[in-house]
Amino acid sequence: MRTIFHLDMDAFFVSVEEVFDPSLKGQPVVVGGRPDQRGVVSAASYAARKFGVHSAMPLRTAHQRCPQAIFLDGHPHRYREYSGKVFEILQEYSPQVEMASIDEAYLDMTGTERLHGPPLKAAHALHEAVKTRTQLNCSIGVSTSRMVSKVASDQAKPNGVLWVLPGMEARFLAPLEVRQIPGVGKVTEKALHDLGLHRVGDLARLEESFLKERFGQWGLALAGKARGLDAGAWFDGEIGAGEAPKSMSHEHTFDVDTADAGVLDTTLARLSEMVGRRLREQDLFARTVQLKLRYQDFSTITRARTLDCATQLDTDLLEEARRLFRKNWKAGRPVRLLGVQASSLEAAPGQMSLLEDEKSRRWSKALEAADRLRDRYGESAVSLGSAVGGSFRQRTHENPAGLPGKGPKTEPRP
DNA sequence: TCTGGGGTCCTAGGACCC
DNA sequence: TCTGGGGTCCTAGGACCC
Repeated sequence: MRTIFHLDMDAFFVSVEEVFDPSLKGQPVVVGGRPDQRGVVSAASYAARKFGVHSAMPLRTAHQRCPQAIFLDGHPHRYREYSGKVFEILQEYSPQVEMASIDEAYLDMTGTERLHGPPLKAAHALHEAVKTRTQLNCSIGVSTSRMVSKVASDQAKPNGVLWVLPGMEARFLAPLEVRQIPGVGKVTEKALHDLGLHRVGDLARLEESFLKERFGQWGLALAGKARGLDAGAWFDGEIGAGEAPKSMSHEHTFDVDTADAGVLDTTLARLSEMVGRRLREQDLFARTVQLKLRYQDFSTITRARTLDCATQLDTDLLEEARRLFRKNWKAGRPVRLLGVQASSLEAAPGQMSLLEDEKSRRWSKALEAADRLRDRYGESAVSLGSAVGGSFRQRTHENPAGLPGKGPKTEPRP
């Protein structure tokens, strides 16, 4: 039987801000941006939550509910730094640690009793260590499965530790709302409510076959979860196994919707560069490029194409993203969001001809040099020539609509 | 309520192959 | 030729998580 900890930082972003500016303590604080910006709340202090402000809420709404709140853009690098500090502490308690996100982690504490004592003692020691070494509060859930520990840490908030004894999993879960189960969101919650199912216990009493029929594979996993078992893809498997990323993406929502072909193309170039850079940093090559397009009315489409050979070059990503864009954007229609995603990631480049290989090698060197310049002088220091110059001019003068047939110059493919 | 950005997983249909 | 079944790859969309 396993002993799994789930550790979750309390109001993480806000708490880190308080470390750097103690005057924020006790105040209603919202991290995510200015109240008049497009965007949502990333984190809200407990004082702000009293006014009904919560994460994922539009900033404008948060401002309406709590006008006196202090709105901050936030400092992502500080959050990463503190996340790293927490990770270091956790590694002293178990060799099997997995950061599930920037502010939460799983630890497999099975077999650590000789070193750290029984689960509850170890959990309190860990809780204390995190507090003294980072000045941050966290909550810890302890049980025999990832799922139950995650639910337990949530119930322990704020600043608490909760141990669900082995064998008590189903009884612990039974009185909770179905929404408390990880993976049950708004839509599934409504579907379950429509069936008269409100508590986890209601689910656990059902036949598995009933849920399987109604919800397919997901229903089967749901039946297991209601009984306290780890079920469903990401809950299975060893803790800390460390899997390779499946996709990388960047997207941008414009302050004001735009139909300006030049602005859109420059954005596409910037996004492609950011994705390409991350691919090179992680030594990965992508075979599939996806464009994401969101219009004024929030309707969103994605269009993807799989390449013959995997790439990590900005130019290849941009070329494909542009093609997809030209094919799918109705010129003149204002765009709210653009996104570029790379997927089907591979550790090695695709098969190329000698000519392609030479071109690709030279580009890689140039781009790595550009990456280094950006490290030193900032993101705006270097940009693909074609991003701000060439293709924009070409399009506005020769092909205003950006229609296929006279696109930007590309090297001929052998 | 006027809705970010970075991810994962699942489903379903069509193409294509044997 | 009026027509099966399974496997794999690809694409699009959607639910969900932090």
